[in-house]
Amino acid sequence: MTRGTATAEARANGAQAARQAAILVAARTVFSEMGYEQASIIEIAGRAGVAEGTIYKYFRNKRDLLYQVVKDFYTGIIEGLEDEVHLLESAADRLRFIVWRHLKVFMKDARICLLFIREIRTDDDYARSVFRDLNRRYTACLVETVERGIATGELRADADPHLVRAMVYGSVEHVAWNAIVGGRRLDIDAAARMLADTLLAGLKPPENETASLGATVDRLETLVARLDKAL
Amino acid sequence: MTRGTATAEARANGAQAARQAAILVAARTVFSEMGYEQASIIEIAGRAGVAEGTIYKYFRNKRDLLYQVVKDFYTGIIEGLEDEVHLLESAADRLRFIVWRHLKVFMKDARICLLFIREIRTDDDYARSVFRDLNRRYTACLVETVERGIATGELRADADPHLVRAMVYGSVEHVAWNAIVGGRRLDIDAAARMLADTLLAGLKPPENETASLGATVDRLETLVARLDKAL
DNA sequence: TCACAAAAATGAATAGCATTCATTTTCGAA
DNA sequence: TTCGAAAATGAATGCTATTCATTTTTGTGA
Repeated sequence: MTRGTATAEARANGAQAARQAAILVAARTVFSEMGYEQASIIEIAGRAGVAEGTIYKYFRNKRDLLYQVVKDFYTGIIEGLEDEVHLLESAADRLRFIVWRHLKVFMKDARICLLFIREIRTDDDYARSVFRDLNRRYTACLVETVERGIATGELRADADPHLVRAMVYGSVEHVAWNAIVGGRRLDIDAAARMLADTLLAGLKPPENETASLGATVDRLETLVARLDKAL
Repeated sequence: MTRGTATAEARANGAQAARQAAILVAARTVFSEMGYEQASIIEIAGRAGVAEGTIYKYFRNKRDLLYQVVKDFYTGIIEGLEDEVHLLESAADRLRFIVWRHLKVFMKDARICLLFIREIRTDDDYARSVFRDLNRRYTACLVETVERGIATGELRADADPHLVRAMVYGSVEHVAWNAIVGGRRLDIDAAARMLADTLLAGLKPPENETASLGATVDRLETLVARLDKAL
């Protein structure tokens, strides 16, 4: 009895899960193609093969549906990043990789990244949404990289990890967006390298090689002068 | 006769201009307070003291009204910038000023800047809109600064002005947006200085002081060795 | 000052879309 | 095969941008 009910429920849950997944796939397609405003529930329902009302059995409203779509996408991106970044050692390599990967994701899935910027990050209660946490987790990687880089002396001690975060993600997004708007093809590898290198140049600890060289020169000058006089 | 008609028209035009201005003021307030979606034409009409239909005599539709509001705002910002920036000489000073001013505008008029990001820059035909030109004009200032800086040797020769543009505006907007979302007060002067200094550090020409010092050291070492042997 | 035609303003009517909910269909246990 | 619960449906509702037939205002000439 319990057994029968359990398998029945499992089957039912499976069917529901499949339906929910179909709606999410349709929604992702339609939102990506037409943007949030232009997308209509009828269109999404049609592509998912369900009636309008059914959507509301699975999602509170249109915006909730968008949130699920973007949340699933974002979660996938974060998990991939966490798997990959720990393989790299130096702060410079990690930063280069993070820049490259963010740029790549942004260019590849521009439409969905755009939905995030337009509909979620600029929403009045973004600060209290799951997306705030997802963003924290996504960028934690870079913040930790910078902190470690400072600790090991690879990066200048007065670098502010949160400022660096703003610079990295802000720069990458502007570069990507310019390319998308301009309809230009972007050499992702080259752009990422230039960006990362410029950022790293700004974060390099001030060379005291110069100072020590100067000291050596002074020492030698004195020595030469003395020897010269001695001759 | 012609005279009479002319003044009559002038008066009429004056009245129409005043009405249009009233609608624009109301629209700016309502759009800023509630965002584009939430703002309703009835609300805007009410605050401007006209009927709904009247709005459509002056503006093609709701979006056109938004565009006029943002365009007027943006134009004012650009004119102010052009007046001010030419007073500064060095590329470093100009870049510092541009960063500071962009950050300041963004923090002061966050709601309207947000409308720009959310409703205009991410619009599918932004590339063919007046806003593309306005943005070009706004950022031309920085691009020219970087080009001049490269020409005078103040900035490294291999800096890409368009990459620098993406870095400057991307970074500033991320910094501003983090502060706004986090509800934190932002020390604009300090943040602008840090940002500009980090950017400038990355754009500084590679020091060949080190190389020349090295050469001097080599010369001295040889000399000392010779003198030493001579003694 | 008045009459009148052209211009401007009005707000009721229209249309499109998110959301709700009374009804119908499906499903699984007995 | 039957029945009750769960799921799905799509017509009805309500909200808002936009239109347009009607009303009001404006300026001119007598």
